[in-house]
Amino acid sequence: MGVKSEDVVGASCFPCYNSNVYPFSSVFDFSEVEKSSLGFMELLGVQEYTPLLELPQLSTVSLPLHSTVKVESEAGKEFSEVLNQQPATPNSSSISSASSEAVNDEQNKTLDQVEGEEDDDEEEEQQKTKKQLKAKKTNQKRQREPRFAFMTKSEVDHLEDGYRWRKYGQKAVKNSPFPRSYYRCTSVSCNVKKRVERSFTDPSIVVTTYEGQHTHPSPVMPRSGVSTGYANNFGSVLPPGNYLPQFQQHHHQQQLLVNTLSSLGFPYSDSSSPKNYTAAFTQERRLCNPGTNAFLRDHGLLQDVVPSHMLKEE
DNA sequence: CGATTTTGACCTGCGC
DNA sequence: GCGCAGGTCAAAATCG
Repeated sequence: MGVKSEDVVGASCFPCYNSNVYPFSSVFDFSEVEKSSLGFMELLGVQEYTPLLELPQLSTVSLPLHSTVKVESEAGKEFSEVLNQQPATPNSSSISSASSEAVNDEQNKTLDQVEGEEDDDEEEEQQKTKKQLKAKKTNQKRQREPRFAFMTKSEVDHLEDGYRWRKYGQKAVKNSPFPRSYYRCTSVSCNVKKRVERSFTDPSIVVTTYEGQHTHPSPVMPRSGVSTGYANNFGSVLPPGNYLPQFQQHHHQQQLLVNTLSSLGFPYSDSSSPKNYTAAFTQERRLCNPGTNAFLRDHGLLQDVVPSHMLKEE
């Protein structure tokens, strides 16, 4: 009930995302998502969307095809897992239930104090602190928050998404010449993280993975007249936890691929290759129904902005 | 001078 | 159990 309208809402609110998400329908049986597209957006952590979206130069990107079907199926599996967590009710945020687990992350800190055995020397003190760090992690059994990744065609690694991030690490990625950067939201008590890495199959593609939900509004949030209209769609209903990136790429053409991944068994980490994304990306593109493909071809930019099902209606 | 980035070390989880 | 890869920490360096 009311799902239908919200479907439209979701579509209109996320022109960019939807345009790229939508092709998943062919891969992931998106019918469920489509029925409650808002749910999907919630899955992404979208609570309130202020479209700073200024994507002046969106263009279709043809990526090299990789026939990594396995990846695709894995991604599909992961995706369906996420879907399964989703209640049918659009307003109930399944993601919040998942993220509530993440709150344990903070709470578990108390547990590590128990770990402290009597220590005297300074060295032991230091060791103790390290042990505490360790305990902090071991006790929580590494419960991961829902994550979602998307690809962005961009020249810059760190995309401006309206939030302030502090880089806390960087690691070389196996099978990739490009390092992966780890960012954390600078807001206190907001433990949203994101990882940014470049696809080594296509260096022009940046893979960004978000984890967690923001517990605060975007610090960089110019409320344009346009945005208020969109905000009405979400703002009143949803709690302040918006964290879908609000891309404000002014100088870089980009293309997004929203790829939802569950917190558990996230294939991304174990397969460890950005090519998975590229593969998934190309797959989902390829798997678009042929008729649409021809259409996309013609509509280049439009295709990225308008969900295909909307286009069909026209 | 405070905030952020860099970077090496350390820890954890997982596959073999 | 071991090794590897991912993820995180924190001191030092850098930036604004």
